[in-house]
Amino acid sequence: MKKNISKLESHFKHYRLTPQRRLVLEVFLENKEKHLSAEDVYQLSRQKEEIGLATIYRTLDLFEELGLLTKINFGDGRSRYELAQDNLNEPHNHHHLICINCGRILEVEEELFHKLEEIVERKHEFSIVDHNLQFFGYCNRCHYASKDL
Amino acid sequence: MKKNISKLESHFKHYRLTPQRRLVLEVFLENKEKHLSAEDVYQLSRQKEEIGLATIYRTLDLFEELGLLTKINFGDGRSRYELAQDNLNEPHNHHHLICINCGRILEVEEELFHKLEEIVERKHEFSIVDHNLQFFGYCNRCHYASKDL
DNA sequence: TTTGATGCAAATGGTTTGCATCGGG
DNA sequence: CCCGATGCAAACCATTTGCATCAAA
Repeated sequence: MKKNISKLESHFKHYRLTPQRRLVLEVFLENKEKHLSAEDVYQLSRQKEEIGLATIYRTLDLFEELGLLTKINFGDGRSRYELAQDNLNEPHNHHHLICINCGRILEVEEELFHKLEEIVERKHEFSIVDHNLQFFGYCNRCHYASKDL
Repeated sequence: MKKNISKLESHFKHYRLTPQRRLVLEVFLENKEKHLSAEDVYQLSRQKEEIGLATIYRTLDLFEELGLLTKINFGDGRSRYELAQDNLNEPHNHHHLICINCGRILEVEEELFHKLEEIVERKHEFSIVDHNLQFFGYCNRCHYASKDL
């Protein structure tokens, strides 16, 4: 969520685009629609060049602080990352539909959600900075599978 | 999310209310408003009787499958549990406001959310089984702290 | 040459599991 | 007796960190 600004600034200042960082960036640019875990990025990167897993983690952290990547938590015990949207002012304003049968992840953009957020803010005297929303269920491809519930 | 029914049934069949399980249940009954992590439950339990951490984990899993507890993921690297609501038909139909300053967790119940869910289901041909929603921001107590952003 | 970046391996933290033991039905 | 339940320790898995080395400004 919120990060220490001075720390972020120091990153901006001393930021160096090393071959490894460029590599990670490439991987994301070639997988714009995906939600990659550190392991995913590691595997995809290694198909091109050598890189250490620790470097992957450090790069992901850096890119997140730089606002290049958005960290997503699907509650499956691993963090995932995707290219951040252009509108940096608004946090990642899309949400996910996760199929519990095939694992497919779909994106949703819903304006109604903003309204919900406003109502919650007013009703609970809570100033919202970010949110986290996933829907779990069956995608259209797997819909029939839901019958064996 | 979805669990193998036969596995669940076998649990129902052979279910035994041991002293340890009773202990864990007590802890939850005495902490109805809290969102307890396994470690929390472990500490609270040990204040009353001896119990192993592995047993805590196994009991939490069991209680979740039995529908007694609801597992919540706040993305902080540990699962939390709370007593399930009575209306077992609808999954945990409340959401959380998490203060990123003091860590306080508030509950929200918002009818508008159901409408949002319906719209998403229709628009994306996705049959929703469960969802996960948290808002991060500043609670009224900490609201002033948000100025040092 | 100085400082950040990297890679490896070890450490960490939450959670799970193997296994011997315990105990209720 | 039998089988599920327990406790301990070891195993696991994602992530982080210490540290020596490397490389660019």
